[in-house]
Amino acid sequence: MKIATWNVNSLNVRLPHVLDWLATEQPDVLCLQELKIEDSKFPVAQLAEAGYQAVFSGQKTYNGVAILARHDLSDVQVGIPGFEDEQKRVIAATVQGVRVVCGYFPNGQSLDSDKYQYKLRWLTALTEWLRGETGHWSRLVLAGDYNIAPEDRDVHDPAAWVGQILVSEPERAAFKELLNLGLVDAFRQFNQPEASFSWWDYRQAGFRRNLGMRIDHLLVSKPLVDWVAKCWIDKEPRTWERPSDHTPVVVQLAPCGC
DNA sequence: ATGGCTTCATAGTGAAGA
Repeated sequence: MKIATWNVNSLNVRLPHVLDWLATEQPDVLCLQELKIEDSKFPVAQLAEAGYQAVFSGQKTYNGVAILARHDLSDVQVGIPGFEDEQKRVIAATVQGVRVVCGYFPNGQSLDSDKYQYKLRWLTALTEWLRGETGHWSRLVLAGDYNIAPEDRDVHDPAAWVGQILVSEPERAAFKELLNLGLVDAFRQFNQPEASFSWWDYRQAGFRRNLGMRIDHLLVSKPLVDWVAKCWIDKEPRTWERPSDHTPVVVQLAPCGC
């Protein structure tokens, strides 16, 4: 079972890339973030033609999340229960016995911003909700744009990022709290190339110079760790014309053929 | 140099992203 996550930065603009990538990679599940479209405009038919069902929670201009799957999606949950939020950042569903949680974590803007406080509150709410979810669903994947670089090796220039969002101690502590739920970073289960990133700034030729961050993650529950056969970042779509600033992260779970 | 790109909402610029 192949599961991927991709912040597409506008599904309107990126639908051709998504369709191309689905055709080539044929993942069982693809979690999308930053749709930036209302549900009424979600491209249900085009994805169905490509062989994918979808559940989604979108809004105009900002945010928006979806889970695409080649198989049935059940037990769909939108948002974090009990956490009032106008921003559409969470959707969860079960596919082939695996609970898939797709999240677009808040950016935070800057450490002195109200949005940073919102980010920390959101992270607390997510963690408390998942404490129950990981108890209920043994096979769980938390996929998405976390907007957190967990360690210095996930940052192109750690010194330049001191005192900034994405790397601050409270954010990294929140990431560790997710690990403390028994979740494991699939990407770090393997030796990976140095300077592996999932996002590059559009400015300053960030991608060409590999000035990036690893902020998109796939955390898997302990019972799934033994199934993790491979995990990689697919930089290919970032080389295409008019790309998203993020690129897909993919995990292959064995036994395959499911 | 708080810039640089990209998207969206809007109809000239401004917010937001990371």
